[in-house]
Amino acid sequence: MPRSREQNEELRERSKTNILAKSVPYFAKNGLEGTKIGDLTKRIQISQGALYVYFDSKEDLYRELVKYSQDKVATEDLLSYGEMDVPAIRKLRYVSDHILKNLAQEKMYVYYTILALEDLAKGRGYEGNQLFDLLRNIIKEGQKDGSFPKGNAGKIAEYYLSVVYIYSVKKSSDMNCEMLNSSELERVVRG
Amino acid sequence: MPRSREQNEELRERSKTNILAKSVPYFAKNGLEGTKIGDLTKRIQISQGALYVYFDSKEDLYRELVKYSQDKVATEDLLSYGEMDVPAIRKLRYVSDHILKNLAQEKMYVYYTILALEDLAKGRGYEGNQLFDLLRNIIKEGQKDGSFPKGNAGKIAEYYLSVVYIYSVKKSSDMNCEMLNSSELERVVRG
Amino acid sequence: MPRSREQNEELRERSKTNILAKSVPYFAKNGLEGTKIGDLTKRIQISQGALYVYFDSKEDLYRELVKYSQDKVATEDLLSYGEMDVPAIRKLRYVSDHILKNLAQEKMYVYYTILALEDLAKGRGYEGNQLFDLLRNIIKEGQKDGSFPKGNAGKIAEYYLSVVYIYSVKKSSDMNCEMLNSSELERVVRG
Amino acid sequence: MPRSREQNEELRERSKTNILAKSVPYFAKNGLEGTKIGDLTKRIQISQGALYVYFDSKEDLYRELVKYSQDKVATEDLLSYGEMDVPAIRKLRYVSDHILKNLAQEKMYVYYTILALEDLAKGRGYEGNQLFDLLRNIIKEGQKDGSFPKGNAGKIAEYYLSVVYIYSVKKSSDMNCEMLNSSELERVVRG
DNA sequence: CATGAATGAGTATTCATTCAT
DNA sequence: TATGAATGAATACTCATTCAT
Repeated sequence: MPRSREQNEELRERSKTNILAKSVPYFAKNGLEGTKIGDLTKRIQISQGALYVYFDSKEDLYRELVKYSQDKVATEDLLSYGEMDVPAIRKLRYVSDHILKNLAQEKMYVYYTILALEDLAKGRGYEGNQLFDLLRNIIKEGQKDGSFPKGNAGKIAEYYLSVVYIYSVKKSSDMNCEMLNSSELERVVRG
Repeated sequence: MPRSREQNEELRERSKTNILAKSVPYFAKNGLEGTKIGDLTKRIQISQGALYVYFDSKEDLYRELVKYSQDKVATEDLLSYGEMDVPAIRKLRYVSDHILKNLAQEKMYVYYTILALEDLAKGRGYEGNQLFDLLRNIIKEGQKDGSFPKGNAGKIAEYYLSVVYIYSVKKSSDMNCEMLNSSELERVVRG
Repeated sequence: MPRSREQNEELRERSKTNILAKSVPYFAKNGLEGTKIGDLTKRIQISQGALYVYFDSKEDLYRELVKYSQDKVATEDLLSYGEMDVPAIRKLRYVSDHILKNLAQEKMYVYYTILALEDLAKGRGYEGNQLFDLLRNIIKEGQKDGSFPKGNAGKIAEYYLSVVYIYSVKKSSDMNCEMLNSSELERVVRG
Repeated sequence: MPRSREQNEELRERSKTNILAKSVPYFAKNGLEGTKIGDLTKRIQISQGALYVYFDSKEDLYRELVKYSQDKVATEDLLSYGEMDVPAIRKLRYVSDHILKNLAQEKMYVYYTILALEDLAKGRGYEGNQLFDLLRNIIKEGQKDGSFPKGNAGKIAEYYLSVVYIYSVKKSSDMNCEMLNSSELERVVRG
């Protein structure tokens, strides 16, 4: 007897997510061009064919991986804190603490960050990057209430995230490397 | 009459440098893995064979390219200014102005910067990177004379150069993208 | 109450025939090597697994398909007309009219014809092809009664069917392409 | 010392032609989809890479092969005879004799014919097929001078060549199979 | 039996490197 | 040395077939 439609949908969804989740470290470490499908599938214990059931190409998998990572990095918690009625300076600190704490503790978070910010770091724009949007809004608020110096908020957000990206890359090759603290990271925003 | 040994060496060196110089833009844009030898040699108008006369492998060429670019970026002028008896704060401004002016004006400088800082950005260390050494020393001086806040000078230099790297990458894909000014760049160091 | 053995057999046969019938257009258009099982099963709305319940392999399906199509093309009506006591020249015209009328009107008949004659067209012989046998006999009769010129009847039948095959292929890609009429088609036989 | 430009051009041309010439039998026997690049290159004794130096893809090679074969089949001799001031009926016989003699004697000619006529036989048109043009013109002439019955000359030429194609396919699998003679082949044209 | 996800051998194509000229 | 044709191992992707449910 065949599986029901719902069972199948769920199975597919789970398999796809499984591939995404397990691919994150490999792609974060090796990049798009450095990733070899044969190695990847061996590492994540699926057949090459299975990968192509869920993704059209290596590029497609990569793109989905970036979205997936951006979602992981821009948590509900973080986004809803951004909406709260709290001074920008406190929001910024919340974000910085959140990011730095997670980078320090969770290797997966390091990988998510790399993938989520790679496009930004490679000069390929930041469309749909919610973390970027959150930061830009916080900076704008802070500039309005006078707690942050003036300047192009988008550019400053990019500046901040570039540093986060670079440090994620460093952490990915040496989890014990020395990190910034929140006030150092925020210098670029707070002047 | 056969050429003398010195003449030969010089000729060889000149050919090598010619290849290096012409390869800079291609490697800077495409990275190590993104660079295809076939494309590169077509672009720089040499035969594939010729390249292997002067370099053992793509990796070898890349390594030499990084050194070459680091030398281009850490000019005599800049290094000697670092030695002068001038307040750290002025040295830093000199460096920032120098870098930002060159990034704004010379496309080649953008490429040099990318290649010179790639290792640092990829978490592969910064051994022999004179620009890094220069900055760390300036920061240390500034911390000693009280003009810069305390902190791990190496980490701060890295922070500063990460931002330079990111902006170089952005410039390489869009020469007209908005740039930082020196005081924005220096926030990281000066707090 | 479990189904009886006969009921099961009948059910099985019906499922098989259903698959055969629906597969005809796809195979006729794409040939054996051009047919992708994944595409086919999607097109005919069955699961890939189901296909392998009834057929051992793609090749097996193809072979059965050829037989099935040959039966469709060599109708009872046509075969029994061949047995009748009628001049060969009228039999031939009956066959030609029948074929050309069906090719003009029924797309499915076009596909049957392609599959039924493919082996002959590909130089793989014509064993068990009743349409071929029918034609050869008509030609022999006509040669005996003096209405057709002499010659190897098998070769001439092949000649005739080759033209039918080619026109079927043309029709399959353009149902509106210009067709032969019966007397043009019969030139091969009648001289 | 490098080869001169002319030497290189000639070498390339020779290599390309070598690949084309040697690929003819394989493609003619197996068709586009049945041809496996790995097998082909082994058979014709070149590396897989070499093939892709001269052709963009399997499809590209196939297309060039068809052109190459069409040129081989539409010889200068044949085409110039078509231009001569000779009755259509004699031209047709010249063509028929030429084709049938070559099909009988030269295996390569059989393969050329298959590749040259495959598009026509698969209902994919006959653009640029000089043999087709030649025949159509002869048929038109014959219709004008009253030696051939009326009818769409293009359709009749197609009819004639379809038969040639089918017989080439037969010959390719059995060189000793019985062949048509010229007057049998011409029936379709001469009625 | 039916389903469709999964498999893995097979296939086309790429690309760093070599080598005859 | 210089050239670019040639190599072949590596790589992305396909597809007939299997199998757990």
